[in-house]
Amino acid sequence: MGIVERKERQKESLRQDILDASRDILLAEGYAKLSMRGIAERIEYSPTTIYSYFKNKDEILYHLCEEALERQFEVIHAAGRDEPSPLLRLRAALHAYIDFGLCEPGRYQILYMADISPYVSMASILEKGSPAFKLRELICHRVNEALIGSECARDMESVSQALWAHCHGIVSLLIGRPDFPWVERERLIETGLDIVLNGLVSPKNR
Amino acid sequence: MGIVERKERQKESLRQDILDASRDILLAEGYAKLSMRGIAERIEYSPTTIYSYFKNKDEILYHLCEEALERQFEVIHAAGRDEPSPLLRLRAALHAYIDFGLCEPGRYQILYMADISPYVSMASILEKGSPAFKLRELICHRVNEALIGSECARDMESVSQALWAHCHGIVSLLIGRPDFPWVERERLIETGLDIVLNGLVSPKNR
DNA sequence: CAAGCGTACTTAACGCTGTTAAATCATTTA
DNA sequence: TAAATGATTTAACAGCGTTAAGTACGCTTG
Repeated sequence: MGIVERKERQKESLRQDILDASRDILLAEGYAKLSMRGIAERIEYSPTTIYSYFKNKDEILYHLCEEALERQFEVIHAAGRDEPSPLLRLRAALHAYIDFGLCEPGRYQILYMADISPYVSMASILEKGSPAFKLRELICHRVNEALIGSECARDMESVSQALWAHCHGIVSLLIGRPDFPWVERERLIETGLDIVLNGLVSPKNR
Repeated sequence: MGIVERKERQKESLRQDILDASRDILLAEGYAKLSMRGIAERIEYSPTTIYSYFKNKDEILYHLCEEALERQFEVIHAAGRDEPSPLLRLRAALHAYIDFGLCEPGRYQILYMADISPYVSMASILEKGSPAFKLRELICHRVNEALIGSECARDMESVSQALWAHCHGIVSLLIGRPDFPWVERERLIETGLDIVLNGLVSPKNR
């Protein structure tokens, strides 16, 4: 009697459908348009049905976050992997971070711009072995490589967070304030990376 | 017959009350808690009354933005004004930008983090002579001063925007993701400014 | 002074959001 | 066949921004 198995498969299938629908809406229409009722309409179920598959909207967002972090990790990991210079390897990673945000603004928003911190706790996202943990590790690793090659004595953690913030600033402003009279995108990105990486390896002069 | 005058004064007074109430809520309870119904309750009027004084919520936000920009301008303008070194003058301005955001997160959010770009148009905010315009000018001016003193040939506009983005990244992440295991705040800020300003004036080496 | 007009304000409602409790319906078990 | 279990829906609550309609008051005019 594989009845329970079949039911479990069906349940798992609908659970996946919900996540698929949520992702579709997020990517096609953006974070602002991602609503429980919208998801329900897309899977052709009543809104309340979703609540027997996910505790609430934040739990759905949590799964989309994990997914997005995996993608972001892959993209950044692949960037400049066979680049011999540690500094250029770091630069490629940072550039990939920015490109990811600009190419998939919906995903970027739920990751770093949406107001989900009170609900989806940072602790669970940064669990050891999680995509976020791996991503953090990757950035720190590349920063470390770059620091070793330079004559600078800086704290890897502080530098990593500062570089992350720098890239986030560029992505979030370009996404959030598209009407601002920006200089040409690639020039802004390159100038920013030039400055920040140049400053990382040049001897201090204050 | 100063009746019309008195009425106009009363109308202007209530208009100010609405803005005052909005500012109070924004500063005391944050951007997320700023609602038309909340404002109405505080001024002890029905929510709809507000609509005969302001077109909609965005118009209220617009005025709070102008106000916040004036404050931000003052703070940044005052920072390091009697600092002889152009580079340290720029540094003081950037540090003041970050401090402003961290000290008044509500104001910072409506300025740079909230989803108001489609409604409150950038064009009106950046009008010549407006607080935003003056602020932009101030940053560009200090960047220019710093660039002249260095041997770097960089585009002032690109650099200004990149530095702005850098500071915004730090502020917005610290505000938006307070649970992240950040390094000590001041250390993060100093490291970021070190890197970015060091990179600005050091000769390029790519 | 009374009638009417215009303005200030409120009530009620629409459509949207996330979420919960209760009711229904289908399926499996006894 | 009857009971129980599980899945799903309907109805509702509380909140949001916003609009249309209605009330009530003060001022102007006949």
